[in-house]
Amino acid sequence: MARPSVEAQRREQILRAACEVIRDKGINALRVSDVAARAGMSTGAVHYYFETKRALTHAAFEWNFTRSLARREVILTRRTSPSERLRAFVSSYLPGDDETTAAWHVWAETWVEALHDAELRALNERVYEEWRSMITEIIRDGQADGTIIDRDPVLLADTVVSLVDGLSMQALVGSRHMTASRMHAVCEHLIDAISVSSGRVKVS
Amino acid sequence: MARPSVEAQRREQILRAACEVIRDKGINALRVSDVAARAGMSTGAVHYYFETKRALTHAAFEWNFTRSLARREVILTRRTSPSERLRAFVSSYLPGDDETTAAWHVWAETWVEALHDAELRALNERVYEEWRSMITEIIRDGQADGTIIDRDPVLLADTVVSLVDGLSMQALVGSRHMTASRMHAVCEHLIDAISVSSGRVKVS
Amino acid sequence: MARPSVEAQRREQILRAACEVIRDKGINALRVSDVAARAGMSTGAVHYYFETKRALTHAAFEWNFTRSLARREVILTRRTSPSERLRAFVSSYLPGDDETTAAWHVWAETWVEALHDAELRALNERVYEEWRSMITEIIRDGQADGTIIDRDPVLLADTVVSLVDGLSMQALVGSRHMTASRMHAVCEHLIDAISVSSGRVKVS
Amino acid sequence: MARPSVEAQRREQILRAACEVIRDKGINALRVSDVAARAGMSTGAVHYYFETKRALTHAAFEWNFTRSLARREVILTRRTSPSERLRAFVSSYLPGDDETTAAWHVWAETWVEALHDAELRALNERVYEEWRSMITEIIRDGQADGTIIDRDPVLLADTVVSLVDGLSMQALVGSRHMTASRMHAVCEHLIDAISVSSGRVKVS
DNA sequence: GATGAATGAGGTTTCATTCAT
DNA sequence: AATGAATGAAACCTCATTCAT
Repeated sequence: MARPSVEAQRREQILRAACEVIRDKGINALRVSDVAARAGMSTGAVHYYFETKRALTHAAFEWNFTRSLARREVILTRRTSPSERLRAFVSSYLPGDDETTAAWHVWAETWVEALHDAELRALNERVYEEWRSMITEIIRDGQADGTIIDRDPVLLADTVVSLVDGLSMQALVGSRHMTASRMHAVCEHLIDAISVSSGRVKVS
Repeated sequence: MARPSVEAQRREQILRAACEVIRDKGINALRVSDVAARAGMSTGAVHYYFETKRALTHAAFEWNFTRSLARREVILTRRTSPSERLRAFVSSYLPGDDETTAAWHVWAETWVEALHDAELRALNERVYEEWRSMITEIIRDGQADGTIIDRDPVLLADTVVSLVDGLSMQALVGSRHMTASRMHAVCEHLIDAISVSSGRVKVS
Repeated sequence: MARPSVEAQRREQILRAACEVIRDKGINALRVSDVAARAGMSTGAVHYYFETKRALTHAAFEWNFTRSLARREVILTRRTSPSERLRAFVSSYLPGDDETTAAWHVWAETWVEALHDAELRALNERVYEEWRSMITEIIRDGQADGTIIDRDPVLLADTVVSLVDGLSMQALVGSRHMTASRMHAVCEHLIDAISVSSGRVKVS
Repeated sequence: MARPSVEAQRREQILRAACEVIRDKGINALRVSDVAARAGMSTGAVHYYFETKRALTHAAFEWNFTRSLARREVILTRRTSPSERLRAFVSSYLPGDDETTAAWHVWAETWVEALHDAELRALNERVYEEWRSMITEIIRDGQADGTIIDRDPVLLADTVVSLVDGLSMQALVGSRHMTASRMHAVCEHLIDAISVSSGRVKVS
């Protein structure tokens, strides 16, 4: 008699709780009981939906990724110039508001966990592929209309992605040096450098 | 008769073992007994030198950082051109040989642990300051002799550091896309872009 | 379906076991696993009800006191003469049967533990206050009807309580000198001495 | 070449330290390393003089007893009246100054430890026998010269000893009710009661 | 005689997981 | 579907004791 929607809803409730706990305490310190408490249910219930703790955290990681990508969809379908889309995209990825920051925290934990977990490595592979191809797409669009320099688009995408990742990690760790405005300045500078000049300041 | 401080030696032995365990299993899965076994002693002995597991891992993080910085000293004192020094420095930081890779693993764990630990945040702050200032120094040298473009050297340093960090993380996680040669290509491209042209291919 | 609070029942089961272990081995040698075994459950279960070993032993001390006082209630409501009530009360307190002896053992451990523990000192204060006031009450009744001598009732109560405590300690420690009959003789003698003569032998 | 006096001196130094630790933390919390630290030597040295921790604490208990008895010797040889000697003796036993209080703490720990240790029970037996006979002696002297009532001197001695023990325990535990003056008042009252009247206030 | 580094057995505590209800 | 009591396998940490120096 169980309506499937109830199950799905419960699962999401648990995953959301799990991500919150990961954000607040990290997976290292995450306890199934913490997740249960935050989701407002018993540990038994959590185990009813997720066989093991590992299954739970992996699902949470995946859920976090999926939602992050979903939040960017809007940007990609905008009718602005490729260069503007790239700026918007990058800007939306840098940890700014609580939601992005939370997502980044979970992300960071996923990476490190992935260092010792093949399943998570596969997840990272899958998601980065998508993330990278989105950027590559924008860059190709820019090259097509002549607003982005004519270099290997994949190399340019790698540059953008890595830069954002590196900046974000330091910002998350709370480096007083790496402020939001500094992150944006660095990114702006890079995007300027790969944009075809039309009065803008460029690298050289 | 006091034996000639076996202490420093023992501590190093333990810290080395701890870093190896962190590299292989992560802090999450690190057991004091693993460290003891790898160091060839009892858990009691480990606790004789480090009060708690936390003290042990923090000391290991610090030790890892210290050694990494020490390994770069040579590069900085070379008599090559700033641009070459920058290339050498970056190249030595990208995860290549086992030693660098191991250091990166421990590093990555430190970051994520730092998200929830003020002490480690302070450590990160301290080390990144040094790391960043080394790069800034090289860039300033390059600007002084006209081989590096005349832009805010701190911003350029941030770009280099973040790029290396971002690329390395993906490489460590085992992304099949992010190969050693790709990392190097991306870095080369960036360094070219910020070098003053003298025949080299540049961004624009 | 919430089972009808198995909790109170389990807690009591554990506390009883803890008191038995304290009686047999002392707190010094008490192991949580001993308590668990005696209560017929796992150590995990004990920790499910009592956060720490300290919380467990303190609760056991309190439980022991509470039960001891409860066992005396009957005596106080008897319709006998104050002097007889006093004799009965004192007699019931001297370590005689297994139950009283067990209570005394736990008691003794509490005292010594209290020497270094403020929480237990407070517990001792609370219980002794009650214990002393019970005796004082009886003495006042005796003075009211002229069967107990007209001296400061608190001082008399202190005398009775201390005497019982001191005798009991020696008896518990197993002094061959301090037999049950000797304890009773000493107490009888004291009570005679503070009773108003009506043919009984008195101190002077 | 070891002068035996050095050994004896070292042992005493350790025993004194052990008693101080017992006073401050109790045997439960006593660590061999605490004793070593307080005695200003290594744990190895402590073990050189005492095979096991048990041997150490037992020796400390014995030492404490011996010294306590020694301190009373003076009183017994005084040329005052038996009644005065009794008062002086009792008064010197109630926990007053730091030295007596410290001795009492160790004492209390001994009792409770003795509940589960035959060797300590024997020690208690031996010492109490001595303690009791000292009091009995005084009482007999008093009865001989007619200043103490003609009752079984052993019973009277038991009364005195138990009273002092019971009062002291409560005082040590820090009962706010059981002050020094109250202890003395109770004891005075008892001694008055067993003294033959010659103007003094008596029980009846 | 003395040191203090090292051991290792054992204790408390944690927590994922199970299961009767 | 859900609860939460209970388990039990570890894990960290302590500390008496040993022993090379």
